[in-house]
Amino acid sequence: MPSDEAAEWYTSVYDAVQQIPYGKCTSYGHIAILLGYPKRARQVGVCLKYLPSFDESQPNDHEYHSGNVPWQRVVNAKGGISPRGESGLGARRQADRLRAEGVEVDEGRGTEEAMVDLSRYGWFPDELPMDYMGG
DNA sequence: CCGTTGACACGAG
DNA sequence: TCTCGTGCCAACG
Repeated sequence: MPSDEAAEWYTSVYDAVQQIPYGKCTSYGHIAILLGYPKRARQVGVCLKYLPSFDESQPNDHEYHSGNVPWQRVVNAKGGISPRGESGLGARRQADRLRAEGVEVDEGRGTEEAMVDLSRYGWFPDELPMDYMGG
């Protein structure tokens, strides 16, 4: 049972992720910045990791779930989709969901991770330098 | 209770 | 370009 503060953090993250426009991506770090905690990129990842899957038989079981939180639109600062174990199955599902909404994903060649071109599909309102690439 | 892990990010070498 | 080290903190065993 998470503390109230932790629960608020989780819901804040899910709310922020829901603001990412269809067909766009942003980074864990950017979500953290939006919420006022620039150093908690990792915690953002934790929240998505524990985002419950949508269960049709129990639609009201969770307020936030994989059906109403576009978790696939969150990638790392380089635009990469980390394998996160399980032989990269999770990453592949993420890539598929992104392609389904028109986002091009470069399939990782060999051991490399799949990549999204954030200069084209990135969603970085307000600040954000876009420093990772020429822009 | 405590050490380890990890859907991250960034600065030094 | 790369590794490597560090900050961060909830979850897990």
